[in-house]
Amino acid sequence: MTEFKDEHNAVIGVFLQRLYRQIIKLSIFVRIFAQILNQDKMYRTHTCGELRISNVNQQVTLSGWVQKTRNLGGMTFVDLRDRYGLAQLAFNMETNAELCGQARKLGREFVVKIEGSVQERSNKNPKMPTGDIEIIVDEISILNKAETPPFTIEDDTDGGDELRMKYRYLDLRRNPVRKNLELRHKMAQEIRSYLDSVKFMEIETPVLIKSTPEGARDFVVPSRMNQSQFYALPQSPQVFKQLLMVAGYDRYFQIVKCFRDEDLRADRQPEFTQIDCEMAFVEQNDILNTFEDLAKHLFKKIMNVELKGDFLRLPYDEAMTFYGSDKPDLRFDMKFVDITELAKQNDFIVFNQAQYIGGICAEGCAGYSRKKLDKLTKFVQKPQIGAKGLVYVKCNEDGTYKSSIDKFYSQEDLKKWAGLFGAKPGDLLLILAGDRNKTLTQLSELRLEMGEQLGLRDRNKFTPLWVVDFPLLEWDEETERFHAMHHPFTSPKSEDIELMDSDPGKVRANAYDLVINGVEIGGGSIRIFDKELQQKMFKLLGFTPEQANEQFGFLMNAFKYGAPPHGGIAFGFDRWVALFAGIDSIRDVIAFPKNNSGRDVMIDSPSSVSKEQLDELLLKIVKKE
RNA sequence: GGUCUGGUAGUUCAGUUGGUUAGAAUGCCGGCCUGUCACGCCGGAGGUCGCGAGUUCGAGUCUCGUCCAGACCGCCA
Repeated sequence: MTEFKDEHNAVIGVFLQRLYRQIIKLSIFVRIFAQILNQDKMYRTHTCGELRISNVNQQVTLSGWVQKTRNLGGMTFVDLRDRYGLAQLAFNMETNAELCGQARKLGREFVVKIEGSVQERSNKNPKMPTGDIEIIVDEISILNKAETPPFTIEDDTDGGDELRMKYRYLDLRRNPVRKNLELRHKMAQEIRSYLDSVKFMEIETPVLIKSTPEGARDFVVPSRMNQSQFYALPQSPQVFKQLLMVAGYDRYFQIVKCFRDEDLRADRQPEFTQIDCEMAFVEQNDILNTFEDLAKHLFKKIMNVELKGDFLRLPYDEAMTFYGSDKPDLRFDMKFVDITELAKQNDFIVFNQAQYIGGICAEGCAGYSRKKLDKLTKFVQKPQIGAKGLVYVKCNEDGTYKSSIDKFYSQEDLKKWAGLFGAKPGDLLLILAGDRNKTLTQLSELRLEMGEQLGLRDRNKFTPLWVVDFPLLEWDEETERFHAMHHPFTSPKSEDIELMDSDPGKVRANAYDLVINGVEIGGGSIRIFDKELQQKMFKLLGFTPEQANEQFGFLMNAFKYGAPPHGGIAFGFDRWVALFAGIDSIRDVIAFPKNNSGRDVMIDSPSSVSKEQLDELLLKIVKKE
């Protein structure tokens, strides 16, 4: 019995001991947890942008950057900033001279923590969200001093682009830049949640891949473990997403960095972000409908713009004929009118010898002065555009016509032209002539310029369209062979397949672009999923079977094992964000962009590497002659 | 690879046919100021005129070269 009792007691003892240990452990956890909580409260109870009149009399702790101090002698005001907004701190010489003195010494961009109470302002500032209140400060601690920044951290900064890029971390503190990044974040979130809701899976694909000669120049990365061999950074995850289709992941997407080693532009960075998508068991219409819905969803959710009806689907041929561009800005009409037949029958040698004569009708511009017309002529004569000259026809209010080539054409002739344009009295016809393709491109520039001058390119108006039926191939004069216009995996239209042998240039592809306001936002195609057809395509592009096998053998192999019909699209995420932000340069929607020469001036890259690094890679730098 | 534009104070810019000590605004420093919020007022400091040649009695200004930045053409399947 005693034995049992002792045993019983021992069990209880052990139990108590264990319980005690557990309680100790728990209390340590609680203490740490409380500390974490307190730590959080230690620096701030609120953010600078959130306090309102309803917070009056609350004791608060705020941390942030000093935006500005205003020293009025007896009083001092300090604007404290974080990414949520500004709060005004108030200091009074009478109530606390020492504290007020401290506040006066705060420099711009000092990081400070303050404690104080929220009070209603006697002088409210309706321009600020927090303009009804201010903080009467009890205590300041300087968490970190700051050197005077090289430019002002304000919406309208005095800093130029170069300086802002060098100190991008300061530039990012500014509202306009922050707003762009917030927009970017919201769009990415919305895209993910929308695509997820329609069963798309985000799958990551590798960044160190294989170089291929097609398309843009690759960024190349030397491999140490595989001497004298190189990876390439992906220009897009193209082949991987097709392999994912073979693998049965029938709806894939990825918001992913892509790399192209080509010269930069305002809308082109060497590393940029795509919304890369691919679907299996679809034809062109399925893709267009799916992503038209995504586009509409984004417009609604992000911009609060309701896009009514289906997007226009404009064949490439028509886009070129009527707008001279595969990415026409359809916020305004101003279609090209071809007057070759009518205008050719004459002595005017420029028109006589032209392959194409056509123009646009600028409504209500008949009153343009000589000076303005000369300026337009200079515009089309710029080397980048390259027109020889510009012919105008003013459709006067009195029904007469005034043209730069009156000598050659009668009023009757000009009237006929105006008829073709559907011009009304008061309108101005602007006409270019020459080689068909070149003239169409030049007219396109002129059309955009006129749209700009007439204020028809409103940033708050959005006119999306699909450009469809792109040519499969493009003849390259330099290499004297066909190039894939989209990429080598794009399928030809089934009704055009027979042309692949007879007239490859005429073959149309199941390829499409999404164009909004003259910006190419995205593009894609239905892919070839038949091994034979793919090989035929490689042959057309001038690959020997060996080359094709070496570069894309893995894809051909995969196609042997049951590839489903598939297709996809990729959107330029940076461009889309810039479009929504109403700006032209994608640099402003990228946190750390590269400059015109592909340099990051903040971290100063690219840079040279050590001799050891080169040796390890068996690389040697040879100076260019 | 090419065309164009620009480089002057910490910053944004002005600077006349080549001519005395290179200016303004803003920022910075100091002083004054009790309701500012683009605070105001007074004062001060601050310059390798991108760099290198050349022309000239004399160059921020003219010429050539070069570097840097931006826009565009080529390039960007």
